[in-house]
Amino acid sequence: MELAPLGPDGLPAGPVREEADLAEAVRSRPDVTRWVWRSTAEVYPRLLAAGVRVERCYDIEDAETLLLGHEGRHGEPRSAAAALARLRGGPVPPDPPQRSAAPGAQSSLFEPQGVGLPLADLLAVYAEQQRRHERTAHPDRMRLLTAAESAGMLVAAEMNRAGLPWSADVHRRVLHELLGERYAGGGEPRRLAELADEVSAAFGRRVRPDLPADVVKAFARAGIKVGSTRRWELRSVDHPAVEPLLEYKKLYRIWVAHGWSWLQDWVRDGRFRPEFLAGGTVTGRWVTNGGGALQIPKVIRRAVVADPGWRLVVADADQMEPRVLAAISRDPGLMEVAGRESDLYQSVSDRAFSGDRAQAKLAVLGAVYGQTSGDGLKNLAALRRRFPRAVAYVDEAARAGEEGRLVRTWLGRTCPPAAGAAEDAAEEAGLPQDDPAEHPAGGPAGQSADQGWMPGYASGNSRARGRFARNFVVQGSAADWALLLLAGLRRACRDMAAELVFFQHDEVIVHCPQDEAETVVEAIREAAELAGRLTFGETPVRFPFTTAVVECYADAK
DNA sequence: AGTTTCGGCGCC
DNA sequence: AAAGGGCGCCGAAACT
Repeated sequence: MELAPLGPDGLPAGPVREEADLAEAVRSRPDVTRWVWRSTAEVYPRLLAAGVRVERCYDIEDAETLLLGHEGRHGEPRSAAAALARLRGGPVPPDPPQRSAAPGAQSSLFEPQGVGLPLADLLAVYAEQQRRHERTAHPDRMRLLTAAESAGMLVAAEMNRAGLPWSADVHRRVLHELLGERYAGGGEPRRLAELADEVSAAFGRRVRPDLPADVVKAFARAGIKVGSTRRWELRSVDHPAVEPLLEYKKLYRIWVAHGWSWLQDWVRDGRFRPEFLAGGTVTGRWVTNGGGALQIPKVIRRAVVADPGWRLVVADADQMEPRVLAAISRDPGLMEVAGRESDLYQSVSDRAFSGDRAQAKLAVLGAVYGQTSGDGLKNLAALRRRFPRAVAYVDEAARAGEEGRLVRTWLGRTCPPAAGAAEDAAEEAGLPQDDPAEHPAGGPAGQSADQGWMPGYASGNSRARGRFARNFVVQGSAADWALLLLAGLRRACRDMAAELVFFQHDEVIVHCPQDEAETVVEAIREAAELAGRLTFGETPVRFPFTTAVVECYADAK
């Protein structure tokens, strides 16, 4: 391994040294407070395995992704080698196939030999990245973004190593309560088989409730036309098969996605070990690989149990998205209600919906998600009157998205131009459309992208792109803030036994000895407020959390 | 037979 | 007309 100390300008401030052992090198340099490396995901797990943590890092390939996005060059190869090629003017190598998409004190840069670039080349890329930060719309924010995302990479790697405390016994008990006995041969458990029989009995013929086509046909024979078997549509259907059918679907879901085989696959030694991927989505939200860690059903959370003598500190941000909208739009009225820790939806409803909290919440979420029909529209008008700048902010984002312009989060994460933007632009320019692959659900090439219904923002539907961009600025800026929260919380836990074990968009779980719990609760509060100030600058907006100290995740709510 | 898409649901 | 955003996961269906 080569290693070089960096000066404050990011350039080498000392000689390059050869180090045989990565972990030992890090251990022997406690003066280094920020390690610059090509890829956290490739370097840091090895360090953790050797029992070494680092305080801060700078992930060059992750920064490259964010910088390329900001420059409107999404999709260009993001590897350090590609960045170097662009810098030197050579042929740009494509990214290796299965890589995931996302991935004052003295600093130090290093690169494992034989894996990536020579240190001098990596250093050149790094130095150029520093210059590219300066050329962004808000260099200070962009620096904060790449730093925060790098911190997120560290947190993710540490969470992957820690795992989520999981009681297989409790899980099995829950499964048995819900689903009944398992039958030999891997077929449906007892309760599902019973419900399937009830459904069939109600229809008077054999119907498989797990086959939507079968169910639609059965309803048609009963004289009831249903367009799908979605819960919301079936709920209003008057037929004796509906109740057991809905119950079946609910339990079936538990069985296939979080049942016994899930337990077998994902839980070992008292820990559920999904792979968290920081920045795995375009909005900056995290994703997980395997185990559906971000979709653990509420009933299954009973299996998340702290070690003996330990506790789970479960913390959930209160009304995060409207608070973020207040912070980024600077709407005076919304900032005022978001400046209180009390229920924001209640405050909004007091001002604009004569006390109807549910309506206020629908209106706010409708504005953020781009609702186009139903009560949302009526409510949106009331919202617009009282909080004009907030609504205008997301409206402008939607317009930009529809027109194919770049849209950014508060810190500068940039929305990729939707797949449909180019062809729409070409269409406006009168160019032919000849790639049917771009129109998966559309008609013949050349047909207006807005005709017909096409799911997904990347389908060539400009309204869908508008909704995506509208949501992107809020969801993405919330993700910006959440990264800073995680970074602060991680630092606060540094000298405790407490460890972050779970993160889900606006919710964190810290696993800690009982006597550290109150300290952790306070640390979360402080980290949230600090994250607010760091991310959005001086703002009256508060970011309160609901925290619970529990032994079992399911007891947190 | 292997791969991709669809339908439906879980979470935020 | 409940056609609002982001995801992952699973089996079945559809495709090659």
